[in-house]
Amino acid sequence: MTRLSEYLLPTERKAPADAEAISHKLMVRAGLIRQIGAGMWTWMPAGWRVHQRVVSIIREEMDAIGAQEMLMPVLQPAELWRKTGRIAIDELFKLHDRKGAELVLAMTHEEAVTTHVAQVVRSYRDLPKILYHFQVKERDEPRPRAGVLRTREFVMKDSYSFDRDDQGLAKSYDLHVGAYDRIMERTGLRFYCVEADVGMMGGLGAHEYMAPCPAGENEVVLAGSYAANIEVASATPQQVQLTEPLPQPRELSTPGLTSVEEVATSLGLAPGALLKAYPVVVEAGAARAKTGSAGNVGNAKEGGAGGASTSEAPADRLVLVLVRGDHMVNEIKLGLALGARSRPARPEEISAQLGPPGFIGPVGLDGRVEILLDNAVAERLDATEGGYVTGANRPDTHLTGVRPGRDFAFRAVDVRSVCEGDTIDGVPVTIEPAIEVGNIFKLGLRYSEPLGATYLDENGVQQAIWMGCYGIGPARIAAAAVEQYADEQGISWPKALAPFALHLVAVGKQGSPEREAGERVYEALRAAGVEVLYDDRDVGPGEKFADAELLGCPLRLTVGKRALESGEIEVQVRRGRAAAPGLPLGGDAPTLAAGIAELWQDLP
RNA sequence: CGGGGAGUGGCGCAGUCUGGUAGCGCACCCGGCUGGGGGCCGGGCGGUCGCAGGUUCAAAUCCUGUCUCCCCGACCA
Repeated sequence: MTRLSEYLLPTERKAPADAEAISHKLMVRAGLIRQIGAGMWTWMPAGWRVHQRVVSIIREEMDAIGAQEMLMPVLQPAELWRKTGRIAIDELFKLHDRKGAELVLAMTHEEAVTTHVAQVVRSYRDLPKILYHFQVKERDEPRPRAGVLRTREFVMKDSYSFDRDDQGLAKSYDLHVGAYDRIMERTGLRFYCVEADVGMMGGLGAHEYMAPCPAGENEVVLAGSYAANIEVASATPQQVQLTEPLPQPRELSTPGLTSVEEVATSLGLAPGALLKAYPVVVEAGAARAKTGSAGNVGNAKEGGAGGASTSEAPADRLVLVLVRGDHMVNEIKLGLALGARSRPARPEEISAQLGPPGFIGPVGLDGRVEILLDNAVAERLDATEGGYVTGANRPDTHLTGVRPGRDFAFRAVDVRSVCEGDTIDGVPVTIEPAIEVGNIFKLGLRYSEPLGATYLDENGVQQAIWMGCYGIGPARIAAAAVEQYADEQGISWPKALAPFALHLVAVGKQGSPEREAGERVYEALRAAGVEVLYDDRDVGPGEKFADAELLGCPLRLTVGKRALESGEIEVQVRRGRAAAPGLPLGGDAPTLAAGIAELWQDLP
């Protein structure tokens, strides 16, 4: 169906000098994508075929759960986004038309779809509904990166469910879980469905579909059947092993030792014997407004200044967060614990309210500053029986034997990131980098309320519509597949995503018997309806083989001297580059089709 | 936004320090050879050296400004 001599497949011998990620390098080298600006990418013909394969799978599974495909515009009036408060999001592209009217480029489509539903849906009889489209999303990313892994413009399938109540939403959500599981399985990707940040939406529920690979920007925590984004994961910490008894003096002179590591090393203690003090400031009016959207799949989470009201102006508030010295504060969990956004305190704020930066601690604050103590410390006071080492809030001084509860009051919260060595129900966790390829989110009334999406129930009472949103990024699925299965030679597509089912290589000079045999095989495959890319270029065999393995179609057929001699077309399976049983060189279309179908069945 | 790096032909790079006619490999075009792992020989085409201004007899090279791209971090419902 396609002759390489006529096809636009601009392969490159070398990757772009600035490329880092495997998928970035290989997709450019294989002629699948080309960059036109930061975070702006063109899909070349073969790349678009891959993209469309993903789209087809998604469409079939969405249709299978009764979702209805539509198309909404990217260019939208700013007014809609003002109503939901999302006009304040930095990533939202804003522009004006010639009349000066304010417009935005949609980053997701909650505003649009909800507006329509608000106009059209009147009665409980009109519900439930699941609507979806494939549409470009525009996001002013602070840092696009890694080829098509994080771009400023990308196609997303976003669907939206509309139900009369939370139970209906739960059903729609479950339908999507089923559809997404099937989509991921069909793509051939290795993936996890993980618990995700539900934020302030009331814990309605959110999951992310993660494809593990080294280029991933997210981290997933796994243990047995447990799977969660590290942003929300919780686990049991490892016990601190004290190799030395705590120093006796209550006060220690620790000149110039401002980090946990320095103090621990100097005292010969495990870092876990210290308390790490992490002062943050909750800024006035910085309620942690979660916008909730089908959002991140192809891309960044949206910033959420969404409509935080600032009618009153409370002062900035300093909070001291304490975690064990070997642990890290998790910003997402901290946000949940505080119920607000926060930022690290500035040195002058620390000096003014606590003590010299590097020597601060919880003792002696007399309730002036709220103290959040991580559960790993609060729930396991026995971990270091003699208490912990902390800053003394005086220059060059630390305290030993500090015991939470006795020496300072606190609120116990879970604010640390899970780390290697933790366990869940006794099972050690593993932490893997992964690409977020899809997400599902229970929105609740976040959009239906501001946009007036309501219905009348059986009693004639007006009710708000319960919504869910569900995103999935075909580009990321394609890139994740490259990341997961590439080898030294190039891409190795799962059969469901390959641009062509097979790559036919004819070796021998033009007009040779080998090439004529190649032509006949090509025509037979074409007649059989096989999706074949035929390398009929007048170049050497090495180049053809190299390009075939770079592009990564699941099967490579070779017609050359050997085929003429043996009467069999050679077959190579791309995954593992293993030879497969040959096909009859003189076979007619049905014979070849049957042979290929048989091979195809066993492919990954 | 902070830090680092880079803009020279389609791709990968040298040349910049020390100013003096813009080079190399690959690719591409023509001719020939070769034809099972990016092969060989010969001959060619192609570049406002990111952009603007300045210094100078003379600027890819020095100065000033600016734009763009990449990497790390920050940011990222």
